[in-house]
Amino acid sequence: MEEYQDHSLSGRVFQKIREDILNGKYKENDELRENTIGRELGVSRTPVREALRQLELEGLVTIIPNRGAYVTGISRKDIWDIYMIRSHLEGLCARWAVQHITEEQLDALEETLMLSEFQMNKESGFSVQQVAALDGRFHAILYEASGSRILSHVLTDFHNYVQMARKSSIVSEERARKSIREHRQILRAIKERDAEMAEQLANEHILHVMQNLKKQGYRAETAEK
Amino acid sequence: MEEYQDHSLSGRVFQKIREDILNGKYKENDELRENTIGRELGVSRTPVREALRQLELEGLVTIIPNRGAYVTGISRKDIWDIYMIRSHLEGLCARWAVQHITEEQLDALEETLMLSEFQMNKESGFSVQQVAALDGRFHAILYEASGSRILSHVLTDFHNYVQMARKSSIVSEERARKSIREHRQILRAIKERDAEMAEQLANEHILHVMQNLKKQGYRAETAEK
DNA sequence: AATTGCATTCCTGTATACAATTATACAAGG
DNA sequence: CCTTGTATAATTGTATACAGGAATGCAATT
Repeated sequence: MEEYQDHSLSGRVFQKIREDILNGKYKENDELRENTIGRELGVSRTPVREALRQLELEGLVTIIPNRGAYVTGISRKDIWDIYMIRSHLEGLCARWAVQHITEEQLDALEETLMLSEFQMNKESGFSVQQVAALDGRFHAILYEASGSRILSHVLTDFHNYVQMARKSSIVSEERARKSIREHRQILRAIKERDAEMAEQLANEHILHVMQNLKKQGYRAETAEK
Repeated sequence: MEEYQDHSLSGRVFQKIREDILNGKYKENDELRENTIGRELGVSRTPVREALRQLELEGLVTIIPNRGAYVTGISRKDIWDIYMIRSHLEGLCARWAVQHITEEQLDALEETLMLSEFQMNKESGFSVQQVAALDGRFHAILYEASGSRILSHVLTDFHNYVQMARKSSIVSEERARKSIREHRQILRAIKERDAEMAEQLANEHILHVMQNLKKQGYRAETAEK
């Protein structure tokens, strides 16, 4: 599978707006004006327009014809739903990874786990951001290792989406440690080519994350405003 | 939730190209030139560009920077993967639908089923296209009824994607009849508010479709060129 | 004071113009 | 005959220009 790199403005603008939404610079229901953004990024409206259209399809932006583009709100229920869906798919992903994972990917998983454990054992305390990034990386490698571009695509989208409402990343230290231990178990199962075990552990892993989320008021019927 | 209608060219161009890909007018790896398409549709390159960028995100088109846009190939493995994923999610959808479905949606499901059964019992033989459309409609209503825009979005995307490779729509009459009976069972379970049953039936329904697919050479490791 | 009508201004939607990149054709050299 | 270099054409990427809705402000009216 060949990969092509995109040096175009269009792509960079897309990424930039995306980040700014995820970072919270643009908040829910903020209006995204083509001219304003274009001026900020030093480009014309054209690339901005394209980026906004794409972001709409990604679900991050809502476009009302002839009126403008607005940041799409992500409710707590949305996030809950995503985790619920993930709890049905991460297991499938792990199962497939058992068959398709490469040595390089196994090494990469091992590395992120080592780094995670290192972070958690630091005297000076751990960086929440770092640990979150490593968590994301672990799952991203696993998605890739599933050997299914379809499954990988879906799960990656979900990850990005959840990342947006970073409210959800408020995890306790206890949960972080437990999460890493669960990752280690999953990796072990994959190494031992135990598909059944890997699947079960991966699904349970998400369910455990959800239990933590529930404490923070996330659940199925949370309407929120 | 308000809905806004889009009378713009951009939207129409998007739909048109989309259809042409799904209809098979543009085939796998065909190059989609902005000028050519624009001339055909009587618009400038701008709306065409936007449409192509969106289609890329939908997975129907692959854009190589500075080179062009190409119709994305969908392998048999992709389709297999999608059904595999659906077999894990349709059940969840049915389960949620038990809680959220409205009377109107129940009626709509009933109607599609009646029409399907009518089609199958016609003396003159049934229209494959009609039955396929009704099948799609049944599932679409169910997705909507889940009350989860996230789940609905994912499953709808999958449906569109599979529809593209219409190879998969080659179903036997026997399978068509069985499929409709399974739909009826699912509807009954939902009406009786039996979430457990609805979930199980919906997942099994997809697995049955997959069994039929397998006969046609679809499976996990089908590389196909 | 609230509401309607209208003009102005702003913003989006589309077309066109120009720049940058890539593909193509063909000739020169090995 | 195949490779390489170069000029030309074709195509994409971006900026700008113009047309058409939508929002805003203000005055006139009730």
